[in-house]
Amino acid sequence: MEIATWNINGVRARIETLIAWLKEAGPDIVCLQEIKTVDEGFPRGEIEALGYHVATHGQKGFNGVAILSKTTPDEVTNGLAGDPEDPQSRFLEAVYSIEGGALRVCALYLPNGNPVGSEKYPYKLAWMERLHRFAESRLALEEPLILAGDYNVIPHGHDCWNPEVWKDDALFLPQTRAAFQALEGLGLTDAVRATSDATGLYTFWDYQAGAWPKNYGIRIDHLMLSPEAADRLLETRIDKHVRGWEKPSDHVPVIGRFDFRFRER
DNA sequence: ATGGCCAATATCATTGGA
Repeated sequence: MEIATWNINGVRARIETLIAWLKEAGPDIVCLQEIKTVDEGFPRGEIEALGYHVATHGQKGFNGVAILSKTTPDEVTNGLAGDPEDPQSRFLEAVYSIEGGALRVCALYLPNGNPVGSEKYPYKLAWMERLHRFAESRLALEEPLILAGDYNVIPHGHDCWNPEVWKDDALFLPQTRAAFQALEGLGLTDAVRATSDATGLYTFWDYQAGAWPKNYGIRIDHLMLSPEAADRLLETRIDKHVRGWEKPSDHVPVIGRFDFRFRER
């Protein structure tokens, strides 16, 4: 089974690109971020026509996440616990029946946090703390869990083309990386890093300043796995070629292949 | 960080993104 995360940067503007990739890759579950639409605006029909169930947690204009899956989830929960007043749609959780038990998949869009001097950076750190507590509670279930999303975190210097440029950025500040490492400390595994030590593994290239042709990328989209999911991880890949398509998102899909099978219903 | 970006809004400019 293949499970992917992709910041689509506007699902309505990107529907042709999304369909082309779904047809090419045929993933079983896809976590989307920055759908930039309310639930009613999601181009649901086109995706359902390809055989996917669509779960959305949208928002007008910005943010918004969705989970596409080749089977219907048993349970879907909107929003990240820890702050019922948070108006931003950045988290969606789905539970699936697989052979041998349950598979829990979360689509998350972690706040960017720039500019660092603004209220946005404390919001990012507080959100990471909420994610930490959520992960802790779910890890206690000792089930396969995949926290898939745009983390807006460059974990290490070799996850970008030039760490010097990013040193004061909310994506790379020591405090940001420490919060990410604390997630790993809980027992979550960074799937791409678990399967490759290579440098130059990027998932985002800015639209500006020729970042794509110059390969000035960063790795900020991650599949974080509970031990029960990491045990079943077979391989990962980053569909970098999608960044070169017509009307690309500035992010590309990150895919994990797992030894899971949906339970027949 | 930036060589000249991109999406959404009810827009002809601003905001947010990374």
